[in-house]
Amino acid sequence: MLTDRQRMILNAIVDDYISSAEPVGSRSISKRGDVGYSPATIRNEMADLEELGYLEQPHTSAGRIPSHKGYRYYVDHLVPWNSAEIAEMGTIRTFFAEKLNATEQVIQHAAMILSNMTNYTSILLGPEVFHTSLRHFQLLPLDDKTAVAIIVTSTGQVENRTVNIPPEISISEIEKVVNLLNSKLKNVPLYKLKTQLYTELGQEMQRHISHYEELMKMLDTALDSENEQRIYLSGATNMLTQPEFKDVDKVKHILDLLEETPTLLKMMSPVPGGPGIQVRIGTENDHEAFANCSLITATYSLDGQALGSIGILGPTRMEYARVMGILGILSRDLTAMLAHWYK
Amino acid sequence: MLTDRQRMILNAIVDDYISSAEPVGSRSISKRGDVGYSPATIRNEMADLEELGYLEQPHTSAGRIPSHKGYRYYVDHLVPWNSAEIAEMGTIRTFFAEKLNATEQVIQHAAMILSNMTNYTSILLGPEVFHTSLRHFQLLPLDDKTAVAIIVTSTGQVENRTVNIPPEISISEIEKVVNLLNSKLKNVPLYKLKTQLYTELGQEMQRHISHYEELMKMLDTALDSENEQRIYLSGATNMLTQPEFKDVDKVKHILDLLEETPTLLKMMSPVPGGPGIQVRIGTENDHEAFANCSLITATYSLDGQALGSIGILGPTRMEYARVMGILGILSRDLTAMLAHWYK
DNA sequence: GTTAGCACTCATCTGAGTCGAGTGCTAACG
DNA sequence: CGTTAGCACTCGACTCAGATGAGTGCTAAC
Repeated sequence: MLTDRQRMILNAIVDDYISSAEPVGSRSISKRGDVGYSPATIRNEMADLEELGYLEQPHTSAGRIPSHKGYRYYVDHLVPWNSAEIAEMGTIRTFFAEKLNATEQVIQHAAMILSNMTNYTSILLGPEVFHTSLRHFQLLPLDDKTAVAIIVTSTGQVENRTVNIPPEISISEIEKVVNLLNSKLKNVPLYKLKTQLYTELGQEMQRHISHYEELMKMLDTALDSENEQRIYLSGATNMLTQPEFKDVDKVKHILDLLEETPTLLKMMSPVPGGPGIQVRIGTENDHEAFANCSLITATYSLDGQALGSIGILGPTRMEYARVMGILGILSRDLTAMLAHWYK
Repeated sequence: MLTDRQRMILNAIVDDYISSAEPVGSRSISKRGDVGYSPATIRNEMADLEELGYLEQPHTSAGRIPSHKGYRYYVDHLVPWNSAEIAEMGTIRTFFAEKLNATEQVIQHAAMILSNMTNYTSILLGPEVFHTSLRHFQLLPLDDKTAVAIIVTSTGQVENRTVNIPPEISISEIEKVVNLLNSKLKNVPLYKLKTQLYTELGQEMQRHISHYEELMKMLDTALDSENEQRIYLSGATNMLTQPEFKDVDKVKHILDLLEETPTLLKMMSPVPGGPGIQVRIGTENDHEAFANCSLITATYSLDGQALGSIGILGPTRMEYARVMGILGILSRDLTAMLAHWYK
């Protein structure tokens, strides 16, 4: 669709604009060593590229900036893959050399590393509990009215929540039920837990246990795995350093969105079967506030099952090549590490 | 030290400036219904107040703004206490009416309520685990090399961490030790846990258990209660709406500090024996970035022991009366609620 | 002690003028 | 025919002078 020369010029413009944040003119492109054409020729091509929708002009007599379509083309066809990878390997690998033993810590730390390395905002989605299975369930009375329910998953994650004990039920009965649950529901995936509770155990419990109703109600809240995924943000303020967000009002909307966990969850939830690294440019994000932002995401997984995702949010004028390289490495390494832990 | 009239004028100026964010002139003070003096008189008094250090002039021929000393005087002597309390009671009480059963949820929710009500940034320090005692300890093997250590405190908080199992130690030995720990260390305050482990159990274990060294090392990391207090932030972006922070660079420094958990911990850690509500104005905060901010904090407690604190960060030009009122009520109610839960 | 009057200060706003980067178009060149 | 030089034109960004007005300090009168 595009000629070689057009591709070359588009590439040059995007590169220039990424590093300068200013509309780039024909002369500055022409002056680059690798471009053997005069400004006039570049201008002609630029006019064509604009007509095709790859470039935009803020106003007549300003240089050109890439349009969303231009960025898209750049990301899909022009990003120099290999070169970027190697440069950052060192930093990432030393990160994994530090011994961290809790998954949560790793994710949190990774978020920081990412935002520091890129100077953008990193958004990490903690491992999803949903698809892991039950390792151990426990109900620990605190006083005569409340108890802590503890769920340990096969990946070693611990969920806990406080529940009220119905006054009619005795401690010994609770113990009986908990033992029953542990023997019958062990290794059942969390998302099947509740249905299995009713189908497999319902009858048996109804026979042996008094106050079936109240007990079930309590277990229901106790096992409510809530599917709560943790979101880790880091470097949100890096947004403020980008010249395109020097206007406080615009950045306010962005940062406000970043405080809304549900929005982030939705944005970051892994697309099943999607490619390894996803790039959403400008309006491809659902939120108007992100019209001038790009979100690059990758997923990490265990046993081929996507567990969570890591992402970088920055201006549309973003160092795509570098960020995509870094995310690629980090997601692969995270996946490898998880596989090693929970083989 | 100040005459009644000076106090009245200082009060009027602070009030005006709080709501307008612009230097206030003599005429606008004079026009207020409750002030019966001409602009010229006000001017004379203002000149005196400036000389005393309570007011400042951004430049000649601008109105006056309160100095830090002025705010301090206002907070210490002029804040209209009672009036503020009643207005907000409704909202806060309905917050407590919602049934939330996990402490963490309550704190997080409270942070949101606070920032929404005040339009400032709220910083909450989660309940300190440090002074609570051990209710239950458990070591749950995940595979042959790793286990999850779970600590349940007397207040129902659950801490967990992953540990490596030394290869020399058998499962049955671990069970023995855990049982021993539960019987001997129950109700021991967390901060005494490690010392008691060595003094009370050291000998006994050394006798019964092989591989004492490795085992102790594992328990040491397992019981490392780490004293990790959770910080909850909400409404950080409200800073951006304040006219004094329309400059991106200034606000960047502030938001950067807000991302540093250790800094926040230090700022928010309760002053033992301090008064119920603390106000730190401008440079009274240790960090230069907060020179134009005020931090108002209150603590909540259990059994007279300060557990955590709640705070509001805003510009020095802050609605002190309202915020102090709200914090006062909320901290009292949190304290009451905790007392009710863990009587 | 209080107030009116007045000269003075100084940040902010406005509009005109200048500058320069960059364009589009036309014509000439190889 | 593709490429390039030349030139008029556009338009945001910057600068500077003048106008505006809110607010002060001081003095003198009430």
